[in-house]
Amino acid sequence: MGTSSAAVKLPSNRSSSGARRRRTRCRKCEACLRTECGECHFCKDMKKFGGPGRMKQSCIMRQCIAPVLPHTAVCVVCKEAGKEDTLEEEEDKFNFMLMECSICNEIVHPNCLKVSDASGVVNDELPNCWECPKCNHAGKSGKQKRGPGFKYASNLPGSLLREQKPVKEEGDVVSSAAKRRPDREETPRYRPDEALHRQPPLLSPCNLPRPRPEDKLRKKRKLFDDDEDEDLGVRKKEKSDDPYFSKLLHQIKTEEDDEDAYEEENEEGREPHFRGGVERKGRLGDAEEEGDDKDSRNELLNPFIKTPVGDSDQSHCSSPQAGPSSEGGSETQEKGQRPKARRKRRLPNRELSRELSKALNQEIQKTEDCLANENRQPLKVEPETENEEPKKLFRNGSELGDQRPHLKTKEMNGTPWELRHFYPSPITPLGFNRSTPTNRPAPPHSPPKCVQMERHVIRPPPISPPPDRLPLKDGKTHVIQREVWMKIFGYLTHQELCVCMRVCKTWNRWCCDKRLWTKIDLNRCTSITPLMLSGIIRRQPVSLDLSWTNISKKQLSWLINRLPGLRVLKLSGCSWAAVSALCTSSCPLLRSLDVQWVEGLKDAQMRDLLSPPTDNRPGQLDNRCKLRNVEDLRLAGLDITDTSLRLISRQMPLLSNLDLSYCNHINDQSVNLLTAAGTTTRDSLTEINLSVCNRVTDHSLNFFKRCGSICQIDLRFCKQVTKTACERFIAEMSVSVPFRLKEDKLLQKSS
DNA sequence: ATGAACGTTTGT
DNA sequence: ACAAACGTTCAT
Repeated sequence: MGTSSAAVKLPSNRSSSGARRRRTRCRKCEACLRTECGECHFCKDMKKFGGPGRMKQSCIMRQCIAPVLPHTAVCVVCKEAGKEDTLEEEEDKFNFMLMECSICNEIVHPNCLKVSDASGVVNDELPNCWECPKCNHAGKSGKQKRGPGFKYASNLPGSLLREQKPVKEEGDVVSSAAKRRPDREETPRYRPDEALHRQPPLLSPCNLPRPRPEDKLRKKRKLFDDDEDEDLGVRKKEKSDDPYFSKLLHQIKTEEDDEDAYEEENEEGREPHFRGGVERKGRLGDAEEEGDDKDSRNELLNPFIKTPVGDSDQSHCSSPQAGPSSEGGSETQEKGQRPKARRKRRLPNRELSRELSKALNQEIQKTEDCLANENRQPLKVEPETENEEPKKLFRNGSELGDQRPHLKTKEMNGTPWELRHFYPSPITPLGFNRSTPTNRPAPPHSPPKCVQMERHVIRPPPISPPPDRLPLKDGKTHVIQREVWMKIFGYLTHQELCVCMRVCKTWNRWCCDKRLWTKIDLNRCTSITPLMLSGIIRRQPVSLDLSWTNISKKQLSWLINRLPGLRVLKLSGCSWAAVSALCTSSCPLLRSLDVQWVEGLKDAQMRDLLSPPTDNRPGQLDNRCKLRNVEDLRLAGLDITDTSLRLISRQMPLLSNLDLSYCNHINDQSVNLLTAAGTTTRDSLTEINLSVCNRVTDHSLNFFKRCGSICQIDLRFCKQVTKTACERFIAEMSVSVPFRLKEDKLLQKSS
């Protein structure tokens, strides 16, 4: 191929924003190591799977997470390939590896550049990618283009990425501030009383909550839209010319090792703040953190580690990515923010208990040395700022005026700071917010716009197993083993875990252990950001609650395709548009699906959900229902009729628990269908919830007598069901199965 | 705006 | 030479 340089268009010319060098898979990431799923669109297109082979795309599950420059790439200056492999020192490695500029596309060895004091801005999200010193210095703006070779691009069904709208931005910026507000979806859509959801009936059966009408108005946010950003007027990237800053940037180096790279991705500032059990107060998370957090954090992680942590964080988390951050950095400086302000990360949960903080401190102290050691990497300033700005930006969307909008730039560069908004609003602890229908979380000011998404990389967990013990400075390791730590971590809330993840690399990895994140709850988290999504992927939960979020179809589809182990999925209150992602993605392992109160989900949609993939090609017929393994199905509040029930009874042989409460169209005939001879549901059903189904009458009880496994029948608040009938049912069943009335019209097997 | 198609590049 | 698949263009 070297020969092909001619064929490879853009040899000499490339510097002037010619075509980018195509990238190729790294072959090391988790995705690359996978085998083709055989089920996604692209697989089905492949000849080997019986398709026509026209699409020529790689399996969705195998899309490389960190595409690299092809081996044929050479330095535009010395014409040689990357030489990092021949070197030991990290610093050297960086200088001798090929770096592709995302702005001018030039590929060079940093070492081959003359500009001595120049600084490049490394994109840590994509290997061998930076904004070269020339461009950086020239103040060229970050690529509006997609990051080099970034595959999760527009034509990818599963992609999270959106093409950017280059021109628009600047204009938008200013003008939009005022005008945007209105159309922004600030008002949470109306939702039925929380009690309605999922929990068995409530208290006031009378008013059937029907969340519909205005829901329709609800506008789904685009994946990466963030109007607010535009509002902030920060669209335009401004380069930092601050010499001091540049200097710092110059020191950027790549991670010490791949692992770090991965880890850093992480959590600290950017990590999604998964809901833990702790109450969160601030409005827009960021806000409060600004002040308090910083303090609390200092208290927590403090004295000793302060520095180490800071450094470490930087090295980890923003590692080479100076880019975006850099801007921020300079900003801060200009603003007179002294170095002392190491960098405040947004604390996921400032409520960390004293105990925990103490423990942390102790532990940290012990490992301090080692940390300090490994953190001794060149200091990067960005991170600090990086974390700061966003807050401001967010916090006051509009007042932002005086807040140096340029900071914004940063995100544009791909620093996924939006992560910080994992807890966009004052969400109360899980258990609580459910029961407090009135105060729903304040609408997020607006989701961070992620113009930069293209560069958002979903990193797989590091390939090497996490260390078994904390490394100490003296080369020894800490006495406590990982598994012991894991037990301790097991007691922490997710928010607390996020804090721990910022302590050091090792903790970062430990705390990301799947076992600690089997259930991720984003219920009512109104703004689902790409980074949250990647955070989810990284943790591979078994159970995921996205209820009442405005997740989009694309996001959901993307998620599902990457959560092969997902068993429980809660989507109540989401739009059908989003839920329809289930039609095209397959999740054969799903055991529990909650689609209560999904707007627009009626018979026709149910059919789409349950029907086998439409594009079956000869050769790979999977005529089975995509949700064939669902055992627990929640359909409360849907306008479905017998048509759907017929499908369900045929397609879900394992269905055990069915929630049809608040389904106004459900009647005796529906129950008849479910329990008819020859259906599998007849024997598989153990619990059924028909509460507040006003068309169900006493007659239905007779049908339930044929169910061999039924244990609970909830008919509470069914106007046409009488207590007498229930008692009769109990009496008649007593011969074979003893039932009792647990509550009025709530029949339960007594065993 | 989204998804399909396809020319071309890349690795073997 | 061939299979894989990147990234642009076309079609809807």
